[in-house]
Order: sequence, then structure tokens, then C-alpha cells
Amino acid sequence: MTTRVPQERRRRRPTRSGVLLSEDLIVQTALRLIGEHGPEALSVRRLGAALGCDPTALYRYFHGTDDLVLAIADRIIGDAMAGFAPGDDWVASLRDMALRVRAGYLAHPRAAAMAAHRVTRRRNEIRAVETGIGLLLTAGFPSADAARLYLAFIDTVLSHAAAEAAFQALPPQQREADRRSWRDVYQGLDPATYPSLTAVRPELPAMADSSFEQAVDLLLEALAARARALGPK
Amino acid sequence: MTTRVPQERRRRRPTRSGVLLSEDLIVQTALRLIGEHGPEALSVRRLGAALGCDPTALYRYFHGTDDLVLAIADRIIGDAMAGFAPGDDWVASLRDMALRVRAGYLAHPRAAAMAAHRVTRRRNEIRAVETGIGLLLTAGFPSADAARLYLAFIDTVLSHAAAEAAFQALPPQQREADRRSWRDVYQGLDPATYPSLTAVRPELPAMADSSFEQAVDLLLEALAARARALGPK
DNA sequence: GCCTTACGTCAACAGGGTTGACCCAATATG
DNA sequence: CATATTGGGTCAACCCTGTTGACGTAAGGC
Repeated sequence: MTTRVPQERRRRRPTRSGVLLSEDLIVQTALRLIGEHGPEALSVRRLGAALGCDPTALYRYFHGTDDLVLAIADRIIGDAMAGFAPGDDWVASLRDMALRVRAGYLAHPRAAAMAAHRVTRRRNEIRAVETGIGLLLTAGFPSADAARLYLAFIDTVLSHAAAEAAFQALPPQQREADRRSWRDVYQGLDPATYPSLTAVRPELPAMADSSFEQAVDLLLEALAARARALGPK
Repeated sequence: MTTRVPQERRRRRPTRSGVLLSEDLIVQTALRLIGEHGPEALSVRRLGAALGCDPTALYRYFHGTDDLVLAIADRIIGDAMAGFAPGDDWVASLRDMALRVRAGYLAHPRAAAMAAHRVTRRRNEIRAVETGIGLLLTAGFPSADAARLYLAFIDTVLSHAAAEAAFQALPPQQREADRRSWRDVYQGLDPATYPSLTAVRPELPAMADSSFEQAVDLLLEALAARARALGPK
């Protein structure tokens, strides 16, 4: 096929049904498809049909399915981080970043579930990394630590957000069954075999809730403690 | 197809090539397939070929691919936690738990990636929760905190492990591309636009590495600090 | 208005999961 | 032991998927 996928295209030729294709329109349509009919609704053929073009026309814009998925992921990141500017408090700024990313994922749960664990190497992602590492540098961490700690931070945020998105992407019936299981399954346990669970039994229903903020706060606590241990600047 | 998938089968009939099928043999062969020929080697047709039976014979044992994956996941959990016993040091024990779960997932990335965000409230998981919460109780946390903090801990472990497994489950080509991107794309960036990335440039290739232990250690640090803040028992 | 070529279209291939019909042999029963 | 039942292995078929190479048309530079 020798698809070249040029950066900017000059000859814009309408499809049989009159639509003018663009990378932007394709990504946007893909997100709509996934949002409406689930992740399994995203296929080259269906996307082509939704766009009103031959499926293989997409290969003029993306090298393959994987490339398209990365483009979708990057748009989610971009939308989530739109308008974000780091403030004076680096801990609060990282926390804000985390919550934004999570909100972006939850806005497109099904798309996020399939694209979450990828490195998009596109503009929006690069900008986010720049911002995050910059915050850790202002916290006083030496560059080697800043990079490694940012990785731990963002991986935690991304994987937690992905898990939440995946849960949201489940069919409602299955999601409710999972939620109930914390209450049902853990109720009639033998106190002798499960003493600890028995001791915290009143708290168990709360375990169906999200741990996202709790986990992020714990991580930021540890980061703040390490920054303090560096000594005052 | 109205596959009934009975619990115990009574008529065991050898396949054309003389093999006696069983749920156990199928799961075992599936794991071997994945281990030997990579994650993408798992398909109904290939599994049938490896077993020496018609691919559709598997539908007598599992309702579909999904059912098979869950059976595989169940075995992974059991194997990972086999022989684990909590020690005196609660931090070290939680760390051990985390590493076991991760190892179990990474031993079978494809299966783990497919079933990671799925909730299987089975015996092995309940025992793990009992153990984990017990450890936090011995650390001195009140029961409400123990439950919530354990949730944050195990969610971090599980979602990180799932992310790693998902990465390992990628086709080799995409996996290598993701790995290279940290070195290639992030190298030739404009220093004016990306000052922080430029500052930590030598560290960037290391960002292709796993952040699992770093993240777990940060979390355990925060937990230990909070336990200390409770005052000595 | 011509020439080049970008890009939308088409046909085809290899592989996937899943189904319903078929039929034989392993078991239950007499 | 013989017969009836049915579990379960097999086969052909269907429709899906991503991806390719060839083809031709219309858009834009000159």
C-alpha cells in the first residue's frame, strides 16, 4: 500500500457521498461511534460507513488501526488538559492534572479503556509530560528523580483512570452485579476464617467506591515528604 | 448453538487424533500457547489445532472466548497467591503481595490484560483481601481507614499490573514502537518550547521502564508515615 | 489546458468467532 | 448381552475483521 500519511494534505477531494475527510473529522467520528455503540463498534469498515467513504480511504490518514487509536488517545488528553496552567503550588497542580486526566477518561470511558496504556507520542501527550516534569523540577528534585517520580505519578493516575473507565464501560447489568458483590459476597463470611473482614464489615460497602483520590493523595504525600527531605531550597 | 457446558462430563470421547479433552487440559494448553508463541497466538482455531481437535469442540466446554479467558484468569490468580503467608513486617508483606500479583499478571499478559478490570469475587481474592486488611489492622489503623487504605493500595497494584500486562500483550511491533518513542520522539524537541524535557533529556530513555515498584514504594511510604502519625502502639 | 499525483475506490486475501446440522460412540437401561 | 439415548467431536458455512495492491479520477501547479 505504501501509505505515506503526509502531515498536511493539499488536495482535498470529496468522497462519493460528498464528505471532505480530515484527520480531525475521522477522530471525532470514531469517538462518537465508540461513545454511542461501544468499543467493539470501532472498526475500519464501520468507521468508513459512518463517514460516508470507502473504509480503505482511512489508510490515507492513518497507517493502521493502531495509529488511529493513538490519535484518539491524544485527543482525549488534549481535551482534558485544555486550559490547564500550572500554579505556584506544585502539589496542588499535580493533583489538578490528575483530576483532569481522570475526568477526560471518564468522559469517554469506552474509548479510554482501549487507548489508556499507550504512549501516543503526539503533541498533547508531550505537552502534558513537559508540564508534569516541570512541576517536579520546581519542587527541587534533581532531574533523574524528577523523571522517574513523574513516571510513577502519571502511571498511577493513568492506570487508575483506565480501571475506572473500564468499569464504567461495562454493561450496566454487569456493573451493578459487581457493585453488589461487595455487599452480598462479603456478608455471610465465617468470622473465624475471616476475622479481619469481620472486623471491618461495616466499611465494606464503601469499597465499591472509587479509590482514585485516595491513591493520588497518598502518592502526593510521599512526594511532598521526599521533597521536604531534600532540604529547603 | 445452545451449548450447555455441563459441570462434569461423563462421556469422554477421544478426538480424531486420540486426545481426551477436558477443561483443565484446554486451559493448560491455552496458557502454554501464549507462553510459547506470544500473546497473539491465542485463538479458537489455533487452540484447536494445538489440542488436536476441531476448533468448535471447545464450545462444548466454554460458552465462548470470554468464558475461556475468565477460566484462565481464575487459574492465574490461584497460581500467583499460592503459598503466600503474611510475615511480621506489615509493609514488607504488602510489598510481597504486590509483587506476587504483578508476577502472576506478567506471566500471562494477554489473559491478564483481557480480564484485569473484571471482578471475580472468588475464594482467592477474598483471602487476599482478608490478608491485606489484616495487615493494615495490625499496623494500627482504625477499621474504617484500614478498609479505605487497603482499597487504594490494591487498586494501585492491580491497575499498575494491568497496565504492564496490557503493554506486554501488545503485538511486538507496537510494543517496540512505544518503547522507542521515549528515545526517538522526545529527543529532538525544541528547548525553548520544552525546557523541562530538555533539562531531563538524559533520563528520558529510562521512562520506558516500569514504574511499578517505584509507585508501590511511594504508596507504602505514605502508609507507613500515616501509621507513625497514629502514635506508637 | 495540460501533467502530475494525491487520494478515494474497488476487489481480494487471510484470518477471526460463532452457529447449526450431522453422526458416531459411550453410556444408561432393559 | 442388546438396545435406546445422547454427549460431544466434526464439518461446512456465515459474517466479521484488518490490510494490500491496482486502478482511475479529479484537484492544483504551471
